[in-house]
Amino acid sequence: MEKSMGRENRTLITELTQGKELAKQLSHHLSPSSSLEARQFLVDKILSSYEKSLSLLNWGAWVADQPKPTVGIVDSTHSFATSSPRSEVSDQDCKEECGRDVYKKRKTQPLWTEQVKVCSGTGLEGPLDDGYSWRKYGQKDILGANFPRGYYRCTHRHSQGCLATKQVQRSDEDRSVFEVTYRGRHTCNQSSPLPVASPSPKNDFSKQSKYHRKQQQNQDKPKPTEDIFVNFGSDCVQVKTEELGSKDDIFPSFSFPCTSFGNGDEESNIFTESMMENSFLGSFSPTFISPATSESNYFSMSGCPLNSFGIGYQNVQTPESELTTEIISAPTSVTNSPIGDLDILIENVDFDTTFPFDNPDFFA
DNA sequence: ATTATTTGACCATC
DNA sequence: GATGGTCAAATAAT
Repeated sequence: MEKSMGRENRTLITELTQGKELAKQLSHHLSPSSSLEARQFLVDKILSSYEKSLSLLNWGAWVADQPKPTVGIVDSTHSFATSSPRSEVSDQDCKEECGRDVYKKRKTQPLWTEQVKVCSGTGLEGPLDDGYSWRKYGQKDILGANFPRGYYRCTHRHSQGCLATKQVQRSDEDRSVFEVTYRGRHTCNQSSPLPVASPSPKNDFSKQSKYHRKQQQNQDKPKPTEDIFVNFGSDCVQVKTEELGSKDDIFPSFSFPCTSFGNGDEESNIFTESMMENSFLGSFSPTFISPATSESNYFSMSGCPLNSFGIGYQNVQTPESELTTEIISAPTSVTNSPIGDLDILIENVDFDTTFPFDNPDFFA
């Protein structure tokens, strides 16, 4: 606890420092010659930084109520609908208390929901990868829902006892919206979206990414009951977090148009993840924003042709009846597992005050 | 051979 | 009993 609080404080300091540096950067961009995008980017980032700091403080209060927090820093953007805040189930407990106890345990897990909206001009789309590897373990038709709900658990559940699960439900009203309900925190190591940067990503692809790779490969060879992929070629992705139980749009959302994303080949995906997680996420964390401020936190990258965020997913035209398997794959990992990763992100990605906001390439 | 997905059955909860 | 969530055997993919 003390340790985690220490990390939290460091993160808080980091955030505030980052905000300060960003403000400096912004001051340098006040000249008319500077691009509007760059300024807007900085403004958003500063706001995000402040909100995150505030959120950390709130989270600290939340943590204080937890008997046994497993991680120190979380993205408190998310509200955890723990029915009754209790200690996390340890891996050992998991192994020892196998069987139907899982039902009870699940209820004690932190719970939060995100609405992942995929704006697609061409129609079909799918939920997004969140940086973790998931394994589908069930699907169920839900009463009153037009689309089945997919149940996913962390791939490392057995190997590392990671109890994180998520449910993906396509919205009835808006087919482009996927409601993703996360339950439990990732305790696995490989789940971290971080370690993807590599000069030769192909060789460095972790076991965790294997599944992603497979998903990406599916684009080339669609299965009969095809998975749904996101075509970012002309689409945008919008992720909105919501407090569970409250459908108010109290959480900020972000979206970014993705243009000219290659052919969905592996390489581009790797590059994407690299960018997202090390350059983009590490200093951006668009959704790590306090629920307290929704409007001002809208994060828009419109006007920023982020080619480098290319996501090689592509649509697979799927008949209505085939919308049953939802592959979650797209580096919108910013929104997943708010716990435990944020601190890593911040700590590992030393915010470089020379971050190339000035560099036109960054936005080009 | 290994790993992931599908899907009917089972269980817990309401 | 209805419903949602999970298990696990069968199947598919790699």
